[in-house]
Amino acid sequence: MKLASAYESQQYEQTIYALWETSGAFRPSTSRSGKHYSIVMPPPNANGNLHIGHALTIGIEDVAVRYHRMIGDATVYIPGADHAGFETWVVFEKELERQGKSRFDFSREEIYSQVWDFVEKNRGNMEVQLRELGASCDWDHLVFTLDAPVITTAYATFKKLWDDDLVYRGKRIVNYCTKHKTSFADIEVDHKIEQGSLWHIRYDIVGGGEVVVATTRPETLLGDTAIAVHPDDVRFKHLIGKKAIVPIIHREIPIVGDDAIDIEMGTGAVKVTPAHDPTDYEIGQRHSLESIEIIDSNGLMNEHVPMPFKGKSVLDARQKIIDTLQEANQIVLIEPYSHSVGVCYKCGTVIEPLLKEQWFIRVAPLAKRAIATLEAKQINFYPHSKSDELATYLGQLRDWNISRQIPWGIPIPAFQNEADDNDWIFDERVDQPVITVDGKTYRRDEDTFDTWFSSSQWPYILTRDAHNGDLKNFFPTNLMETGFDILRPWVGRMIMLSLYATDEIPFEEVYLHGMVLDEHGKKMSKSRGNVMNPQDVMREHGSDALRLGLLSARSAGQNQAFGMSKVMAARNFCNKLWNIARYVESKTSEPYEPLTNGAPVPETNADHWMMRELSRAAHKVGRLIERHQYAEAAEYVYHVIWDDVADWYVEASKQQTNVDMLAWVLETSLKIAHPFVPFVTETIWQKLGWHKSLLMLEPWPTAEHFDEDRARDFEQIQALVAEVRMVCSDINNGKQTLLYRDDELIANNGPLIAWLGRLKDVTSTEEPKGLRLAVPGRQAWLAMDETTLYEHQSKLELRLAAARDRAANLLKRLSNEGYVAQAPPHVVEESKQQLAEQQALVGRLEKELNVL
RNA sequence: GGGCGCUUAGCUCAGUUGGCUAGAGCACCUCGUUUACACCGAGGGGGUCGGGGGUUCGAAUCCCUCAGCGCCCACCA
Repeated sequence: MKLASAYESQQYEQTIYALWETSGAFRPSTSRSGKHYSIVMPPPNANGNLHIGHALTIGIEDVAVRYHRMIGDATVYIPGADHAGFETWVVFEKELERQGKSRFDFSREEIYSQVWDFVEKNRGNMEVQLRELGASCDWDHLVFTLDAPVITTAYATFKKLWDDDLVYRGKRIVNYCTKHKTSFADIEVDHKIEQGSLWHIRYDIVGGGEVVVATTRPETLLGDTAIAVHPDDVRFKHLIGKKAIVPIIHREIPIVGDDAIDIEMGTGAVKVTPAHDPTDYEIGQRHSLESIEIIDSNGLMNEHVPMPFKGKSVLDARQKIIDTLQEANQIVLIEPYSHSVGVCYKCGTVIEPLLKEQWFIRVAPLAKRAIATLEAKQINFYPHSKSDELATYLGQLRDWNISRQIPWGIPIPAFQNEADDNDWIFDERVDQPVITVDGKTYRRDEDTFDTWFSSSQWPYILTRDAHNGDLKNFFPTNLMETGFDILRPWVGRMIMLSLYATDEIPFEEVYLHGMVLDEHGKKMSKSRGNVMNPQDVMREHGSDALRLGLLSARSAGQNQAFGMSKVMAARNFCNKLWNIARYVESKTSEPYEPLTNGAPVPETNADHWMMRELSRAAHKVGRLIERHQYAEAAEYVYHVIWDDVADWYVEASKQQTNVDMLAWVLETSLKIAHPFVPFVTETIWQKLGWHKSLLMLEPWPTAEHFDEDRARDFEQIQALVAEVRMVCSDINNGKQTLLYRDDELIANNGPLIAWLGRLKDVTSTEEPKGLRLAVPGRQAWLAMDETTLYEHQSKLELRLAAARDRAANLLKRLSNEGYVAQAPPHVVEESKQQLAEQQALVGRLEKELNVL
C-alpha cells in the first residue's frame, strides 16, 4: 500500500507546489483551444501577510485559471506585489515615531531608501503564503508596483493626460489629514457620525438688522467672506446685496443668493468660508469671493486670525470662539446635532478641508467613456447589478486629486519654474531636485502619485508593458476578480484609464466577492478577536480544505459567514478522495498501466451509469465555472465524487470489478476536482505514478460513450436497493432475504443487489411471501415473518398516506383545465407520469396493508 | 436625503429566464467493526420560503405593501 490511511496535507503540499513550480507548469500554457485566458492578481501588499480575504480571492482566481489551463486555453495568472503607498507609509511612520524621529528629519531620497529597506526586510511573507494557497501563478512575470515598467507607464499616461489637458494643477479644496500630512481623494475619506452641536450665530447687517446663521464649525467664522441665502427665500432675499458684519473680527462681508442653499436646513442662511469647505469654495467661485485661509497643515489656526486664536487647535479655537460669542451675546441658540464628519481612514483624525495646490485629473471625459462602455455591456459584471452601480458613481465623480504628500510612492514627474509659479513642465528626471531647461531653473514637485493612479493601470502594465511585452497577447485580460469594496476606487479607475490609455477594456469580466465574515456573520476584526488566520487553517487542515471551504456556500457580491465547519467538510472531502484512490490502487495490478487510447469499455450497468454521470459532471462543472458559479461547481464535484463515485460505484465495483474503469473513474474524478483541491488531487496523481505528467496540465475530461439503457438499469437497481435499505432500517432485525419472481434485472444482478442492500440472500421463487417492495417495475419481496411485517405496518401507513396526498394533488392539478391547456406539454406529461406512479404506489401499499 | 442588498431547516447558505415531493454542509436521532475511508457507511426527523395583498393554470421565484437586519453614497450649514 503506497498511500497512508488518511490524507495528511502538511506532508505533501510543499513538495507538490515545488514540483509544479520547478517544472514550469505555471508559465503561460500553450493553447489547444486557440484561445487565451489571463487573470492579473490584485497585488497583495508586498510586506504584509495574507488574510482570509486574500485566500478567497486566490481560491476563486486559481479555480478559474486551473480550469482554463485544463480545457486547453493559453493561460496565465500574473502575480503582483503592491508597495501599498499610504498603508506602508503609515506603518513606517509609526516605526519612525518609535525611534523619536520624523520624516522631516530626512531628504526625500533618504526617506525613500529607508522605506525601501523596511519593505525589503518584511517582504516575501506574502509570496510564501501565495504558494501555500496553491496559487498557480507565473512567478517569472511578477511585478512590483514600483518596478520600472510601472513607473514608465504611469509617466507615459500622465504625459498623455497632460498633453490632452486632462490633468491640471490647481488650488482646490482637498481632504487633508493633519496627522499624516497628506491629502486624499474623496473616496479615501471615511465618514462617521458625530454628536455635536449646531450653533445659531447672529451677524449684524450694515445699516441695521441681523441675520442668524447656523453652523457646526463656529471657528471657521474667522475665514468667512460671505453669507449665502437661497435667492427664492422670502425671509432673506431682500438682504441679498447688503453686507453683514462677522462677529469678533468685524469684517464686512456680502450677502449673496445661491441655489446651493437649502431653505429647509439650519436657519436658511449660511456663513461661507471658501478656504475650508468644499461647498463654500464653489459658492465662492460663483460669486468671486475672497478665500481666507485660517487653518494650517497642522490643524492649527494660522497668522490670518486675531491673536487670541492664533496657534490654537481647531477644537480649542472653536471653544474660544463660542465663549467670545456668548460674552458678546451673539449666540441665539445651541441645538444638539448629529452630523457626519470626514475622518482619515487610517488614523481617524478629522479630515480638514484645506485649500492646496495639487494635481487633478479631469475625470468627466474619462468617466463618460467608461459609462458608455458599461452601458454597452462590454464588460460583464458578477453580480450584474454592480455595473449600474459603478456607472452611477462614475457619473457624479469629481476631479481626482492624484497628489500625495508622502514620500513612499512614484514621484510626480513635474517641475515648477522658480521664477514663475504658473510655469510647470513635465520631466522625468525626478531624481534631481532642480533641473535647468531652456536656461530656466525648475524645482521638482515633491509629491508622489496616489497609489491608485498607477495600480489602476495594472492590467495593461502586466501584459502589454512589463517584461518587454511578452504577455501582450493576453491583453485585454479575461477576468478581474476582487472584493466588491474596491469596485469604485480600483475597478472603475482601471476601466477609465485603460480605455483612455489603450483604447481597450482592461478585462472582459469582473467578479466581485463579498467580505468573509465570521461564523456568526460578524465582521472579522482584531478588536472582536474573531479573525481567522489562513496560515493557521492551512497548517492544521490543509490548503485545499481552506480553499474549498471558503468557496462553498458563497455567491458573488454577498458578504457571507465562514466557520470551521466548512473547512472540516472540505477536509473530509479531501480524505474521501484519498481513500477512493487507496481503494482503486488496491485493485490495480502493480505496476498498473492505464489505458492510453481513451476511456475504457464500459461493461457493467454501473460502468455505463458511472460513465454517464462523470461525463455530465465534467460538462456541468465546466459550465458552472465559466458562469462564475464557483460554489455550485464545487458542490457538484463534491456530490458526484462522494455520492456517485464513492457510495455507489466503488461499492458496486466490489461485486463487479472492472479495473480499467475504476482507474478511469479515479482519474476523471481527480481532474474535475483539481481546480478546487489542487494539492490532494495532484498528490494522488503523483503517488499513483501511472503517468509521467502533472495532473494540473492534463486535459479536462470530455464526454464518453455509454449505453443509456444500461445506465438506467443501474438506476433501477439503485431504486430497489434504496427501498430494501429503508425497509430493513425500519424493521431493524438483522439481514433479510430478497425474493423475486420473473424479474430479469434482479436475476442478473443478484450478488450486486445483495451486497449493496446488505441482504442475506437474493432468491428466485414461485411463491413469494413477506413484504412486496413498492418499487415500480420490480417483482420483489422481503421474506419476513408476520410479526416483523406487523412492526413495519405503521411505517407503511405513513407512506401510504403520503402517497395518497401526492396522488390527490397531482389529480387536482391535472383536472385543472387552465393547467392542462397552458402549461408546457412536457410539464403536463410529467405530471401524468407522476400521477400514474403515485397511484401504482398507493395500490401496492394498500395491498401490503391488506395482507396484515 | 439617495441607492443597493438580505430575511428559506437549530446554524451557515444554495435555489439561473415562474413548473418534479423546496436542497446542501454542519448540528440532531436510530442502526452499523462490510473489500478504501469513523475525517466512515445505511437510514431518519426537521421548513405554512419574514407578514399581508396582487398577477398567474401554477409563486421561494414576478408586482405592490408592511416589518426587521446590513452595506454603500451625498456639497446633512
